[in-house]
Amino acid sequence: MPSALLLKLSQCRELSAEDQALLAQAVAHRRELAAKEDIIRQGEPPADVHLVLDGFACRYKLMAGGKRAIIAYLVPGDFCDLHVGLLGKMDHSICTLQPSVIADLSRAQVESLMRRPAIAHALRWSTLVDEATLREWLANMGRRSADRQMAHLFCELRVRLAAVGAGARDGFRLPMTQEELADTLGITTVHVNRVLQQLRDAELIRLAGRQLTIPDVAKLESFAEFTPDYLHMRGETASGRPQHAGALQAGAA
Amino acid sequence: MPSALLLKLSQCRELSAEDQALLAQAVAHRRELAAKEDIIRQGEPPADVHLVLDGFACRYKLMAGGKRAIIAYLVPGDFCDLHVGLLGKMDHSICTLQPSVIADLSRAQVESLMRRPAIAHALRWSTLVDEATLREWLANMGRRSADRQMAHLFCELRVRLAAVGAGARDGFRLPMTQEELADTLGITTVHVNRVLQQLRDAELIRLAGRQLTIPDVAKLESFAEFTPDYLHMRGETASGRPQHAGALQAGAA
DNA sequence: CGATAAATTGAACTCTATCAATAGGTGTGG
DNA sequence: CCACACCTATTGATAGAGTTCAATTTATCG
Repeated sequence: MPSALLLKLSQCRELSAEDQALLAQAVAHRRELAAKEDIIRQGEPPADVHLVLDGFACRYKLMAGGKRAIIAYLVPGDFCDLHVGLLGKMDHSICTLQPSVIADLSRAQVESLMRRPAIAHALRWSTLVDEATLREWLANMGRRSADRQMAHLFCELRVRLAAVGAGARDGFRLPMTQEELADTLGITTVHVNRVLQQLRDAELIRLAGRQLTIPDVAKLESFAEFTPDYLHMRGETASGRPQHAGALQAGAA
Repeated sequence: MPSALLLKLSQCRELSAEDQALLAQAVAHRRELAAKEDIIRQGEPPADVHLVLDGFACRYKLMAGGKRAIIAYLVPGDFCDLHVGLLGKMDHSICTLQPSVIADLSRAQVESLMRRPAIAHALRWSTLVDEATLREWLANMGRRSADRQMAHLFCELRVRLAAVGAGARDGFRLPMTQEELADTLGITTVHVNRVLQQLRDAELIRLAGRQLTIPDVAKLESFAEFTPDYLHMRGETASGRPQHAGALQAGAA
């Protein structure tokens, strides 16, 4: 089975055997982390570049009054801080949500990868997808009700996990607690609990322990107003079902 | 007076006279747009790279049901789509909020700029700042009340506009309507109106027509829990006032 | 098995949305 | 210059989504 990183980058373009070997070699240095361990912390100057090989992590910001905001999830194949070396210090932290395997790449290793045009291209692509995802989250949070937000998050994770071979087509293992979901959507844990119940009652999801099952993917995606275009993938992974109607009226011109 | 772009990039590093000349030359081709005109639209394949030289614009997404989410503001010196050429098509639109001057750069021009190491570095830095701003907005939206969100937005715009010489230290001209503010913060126009009144009543802002005045910058920043670190600027521009207390407890480790 | 974290429930409360109406501004054409 | 149309801002009343506080049950882990 190819690594999650290769599966992810191949969403952008096929890589030569030589490039694949270089990538495999670059991530050879692995490190195992337990759940809820910080990979890098807010305020630190970024040294190595980190990559999630296996497991699940999240970016988060600590705010005034002890509030926490989770601003991204990192699944296998995702870089934590590919470019932050340019900035003086981290403006957020990253921590694992379950036991995970992390690769540490030195600045020099990254630079040598960047000298391979196809790899450089694929890595830049992955950065843009991260940014597009951030934009989608912002729109999701601003203009959807809590139940649709939650559904949207599940739809996204389903696609991303399946794309790297870390989840099935109809579900996956949810590693985060309801408190972490709350910090992701900007709501309370109590409300997370109630929203999850609504989604279950509506038969949109099934949740047994930590295992999430989506009985009807198209139905959940329609409810969530989920369109996978922002993930900029190709092929089957991105469901490609009939879009929800009425997506583009009310122009701002 | 140096251009907004040069002022902005000099937040990253000083550029040689030669680099400055190249940049000035690259943005020589200008175009004037009225207010509420799209610069580039969702779904379009990105061709040229666009840059705001003067005026004010915003990124937005149109969503199911005609909802709109504004996910970024672009002030003079900001690129609209520096890297999106890598992606097949735009996943959002950009439109002006007031009459603006836009530069169109061909792909070739951008590439030739990127061959200058100092310019390439500064442009990459500006991309990272855009991304950091997106993260801050997400945290802002998720974990702050509407009045603090609004105050935070004003604090950010004050710093960004002042940094490129497009605003005073104690205020600036707000070009957007209350409806656009609503689409930015994810609330209704009615609520925007009431929140603005609260801020006025609390003497945190003054609003005469479209002119926003901040009588006490430190007070507004403290109320908004605004810390300008995510803008990764240097020097006086970024207020640098006493931070609000209690910013970093409640670790997630 | 006991201790601790996570999930669940209830009731009261607050913030924000919704609906609807009014007032103020601005630009255009007659 | 006025009148009209239209967009933007403002206000009030009511409904609803999400919060808060507090208690209880259910997992999880050493």
